[in-house]
Amino acid sequence: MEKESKKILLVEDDQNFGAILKDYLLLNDFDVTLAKNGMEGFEKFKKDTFDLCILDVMMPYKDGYTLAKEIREKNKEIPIVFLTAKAMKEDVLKGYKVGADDYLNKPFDSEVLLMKIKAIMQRKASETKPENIQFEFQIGQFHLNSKLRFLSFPGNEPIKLSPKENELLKMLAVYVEDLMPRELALTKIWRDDNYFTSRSMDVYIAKLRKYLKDDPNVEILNIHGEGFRLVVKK
Amino acid sequence: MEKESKKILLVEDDQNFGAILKDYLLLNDFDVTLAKNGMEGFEKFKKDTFDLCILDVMMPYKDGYTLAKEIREKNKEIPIVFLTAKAMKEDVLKGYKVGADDYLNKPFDSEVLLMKIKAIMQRKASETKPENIQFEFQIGQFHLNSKLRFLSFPGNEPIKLSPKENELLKMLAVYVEDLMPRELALTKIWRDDNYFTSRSMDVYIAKLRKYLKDDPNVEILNIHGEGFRLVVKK
DNA sequence: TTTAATGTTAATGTTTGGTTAATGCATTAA
DNA sequence: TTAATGCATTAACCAAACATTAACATTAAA
Repeated sequence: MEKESKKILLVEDDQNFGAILKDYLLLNDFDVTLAKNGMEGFEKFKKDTFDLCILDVMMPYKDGYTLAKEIREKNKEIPIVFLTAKAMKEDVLKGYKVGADDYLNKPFDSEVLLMKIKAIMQRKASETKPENIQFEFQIGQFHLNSKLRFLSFPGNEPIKLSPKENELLKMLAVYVEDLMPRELALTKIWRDDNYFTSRSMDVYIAKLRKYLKDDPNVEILNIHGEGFRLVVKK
Repeated sequence: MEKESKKILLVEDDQNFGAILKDYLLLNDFDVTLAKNGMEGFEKFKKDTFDLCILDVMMPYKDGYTLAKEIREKNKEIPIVFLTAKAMKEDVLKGYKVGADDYLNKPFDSEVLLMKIKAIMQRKASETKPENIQFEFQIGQFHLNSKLRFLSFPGNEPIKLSPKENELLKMLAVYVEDLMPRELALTKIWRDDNYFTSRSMDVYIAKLRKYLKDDPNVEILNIHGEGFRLVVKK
């Protein structure tokens, strides 16, 4: 039987923007339900089963954060992505505390959204299915082969990666455009989370940054006290 | 009885590239079914039985990895090859433009793909049948006859290989362009995996490297702590 | 401003691999 | 019967790869 499309609940009060975004997601093979405010969003959430929620933060009657809390009460697992017009840091932090999987500023590049959605879906899938068929990643102009442990850039000789470099870059790639929590990398890759392993990880981040500097659009950002974020500007 | 061609499912959204690659594989005696996107690919996969799938990673609507997962759900065994690097496609097209009669002989990356396909088929065959079907291998300009245990290079006297040299080079050839895990060679060829057999294997790698140095495009690379990789540069 | 976290380079110690030569053992030729 | 040969293992030494730790600079947060 044909596998069904992933279902997305999109809650957005701006009718024009909402319709455009919905169309774009439909074209990319997602099954999209559009709600035009928080109330309606929650009603629709309860009536159906979704794979992902995209919530506008600024909405009348019920804002995105409040809606997210209600959704979280019903479902601890579902990935939530916030859309917001303002890039206030407090909002970002608030979003993470509510349990957002990602946070997007509006207006944004729709391809970035698509990448994020796919990345989130993939993480959810690989959480349930540990067998990872995916060992090749495109990172900007770079190509990572994590099985053969090399990173190639058009025109250059492929760079050989050490096991730790490889694991770390792979984890960053899996969490591309999103936070890769420090603690996760330490427990998964270093199998221990203490001062020294943490410093060791910082050394590896520096090494990776050096490797990645050939493509000015690729960057590893630090989120102070939280972890790192691999970003690919377009 | 005539041996049947191996059936390959090729899923590639780039019409131009897909057609050329299909032709190339047909000329190399494979039975090729071409699908132009993930949906169509999955439909065709369900309707027939294939020996191998070649999937483009970057496709609209349904990418190669997603498709691979669906295929894996139906068939745990079938080998899947991903097409990833853009450089590869460009090279094939470049090769084609040089002249339709000529492009087969041009040493572009599709020869590497062909080698990989053959190697994968060989691995699958040797998993099911204990006696190995294939005993002749082309390694760059070298030719290995693993039944008669000799390695020949145009212009030179064929080199006689010892049993261990032969087994090791053959295993490298079977895993050409891919990782040949240390542990696999030790358990299969040395029938024991300890410090001394491991050192013995390193000695044999050195011997093989000496034999292979006549062709500068052939190399045995080490993947630290993992194993070795036979590469043939174009 | 003071502390904690991160950026970066270098030094250190350990493991793994590269290579040549010596050794041991079995088979073959004289 | 003995010497030569072929082969695999073991030894020995060196180089490369790796991960950690140290040291000091910089930046962010309280």
